[in-house]
Amino acid sequence: MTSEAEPREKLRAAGFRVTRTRLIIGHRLWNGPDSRHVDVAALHTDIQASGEKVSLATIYNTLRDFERAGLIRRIAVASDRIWYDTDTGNHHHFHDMSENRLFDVPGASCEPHSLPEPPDGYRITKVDTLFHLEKVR
Amino acid sequence: MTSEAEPREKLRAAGFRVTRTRLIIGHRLWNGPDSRHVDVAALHTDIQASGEKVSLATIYNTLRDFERAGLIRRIAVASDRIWYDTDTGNHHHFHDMSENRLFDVPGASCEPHSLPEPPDGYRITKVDTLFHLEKVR
DNA sequence: CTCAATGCAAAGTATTTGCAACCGA
DNA sequence: TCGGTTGCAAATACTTTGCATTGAG
Repeated sequence: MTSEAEPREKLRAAGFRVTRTRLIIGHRLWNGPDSRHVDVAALHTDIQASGEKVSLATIYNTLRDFERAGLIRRIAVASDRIWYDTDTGNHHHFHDMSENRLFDVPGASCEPHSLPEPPDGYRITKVDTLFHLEKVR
Repeated sequence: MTSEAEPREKLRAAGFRVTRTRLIIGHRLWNGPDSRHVDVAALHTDIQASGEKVSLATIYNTLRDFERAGLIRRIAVASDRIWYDTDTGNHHHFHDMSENRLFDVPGASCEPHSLPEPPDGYRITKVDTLFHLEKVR
């Protein structure tokens, strides 16, 4: 479903130059499971663990750029970190705050919301639905 | 619908001592419109503007305490600030990121979500639904 | 009186910015 | 080569903590 070439194409299609750094990041975003949830620190750790090297600031900047280009999506979470999702469509999330983990509500059961009427002069660009989890017992 | 005495009672009911600081904050939270959305900085500015004085750190701490006690609720927003809502029930929000404004989706039309099945060992404690707004044109 | 509550400053994180060095097209 | 990119350090938030002082019960 994913291929080595995909990040390259995605970058080019979005008008980005294909650079070492963007490939390293794009690789981790798009060559894994279909939907991947990342925060900057974890991605940085990940990259370092694999022996590659990208500065933390650059990861912040690159993910911000990717988001602006619509390649990834920022998720609304009550957390001290920014979370991104590689799935840019509207879908629901579970959030386990105690472990700072975020994952999709499984099943294709994410029926599209019946959107409310936006205030005058505005339009709705995306919807975040977040279910907060707590460990039982 | 709201009265001067309400903050006092709310505090006591939640087991808090009734102090000057908590009254100042509680006053602003519960003596206004039914649902009020605040971020710490704005509340601080507000309090200062009225001639009263509560330190920023204390506002942070107090709101955190109030949230733990269930008096207010933290909202999931993709923002660089913490947002609280005086309405602790599950309801939907509009978020205008360009102005950092947050408000309720009007109408009682906030049909309860059909909750998904939580992962084993977890239960769902609350639901945040956020509609991102963008100015048209 | 006593211990919780507060103010303040300092510490801790998370995120962004400025700019020189670098590199893809 | 040229202008977009990156790394790094420093700057900026935002939020929490530590501790001496205050004040509610």
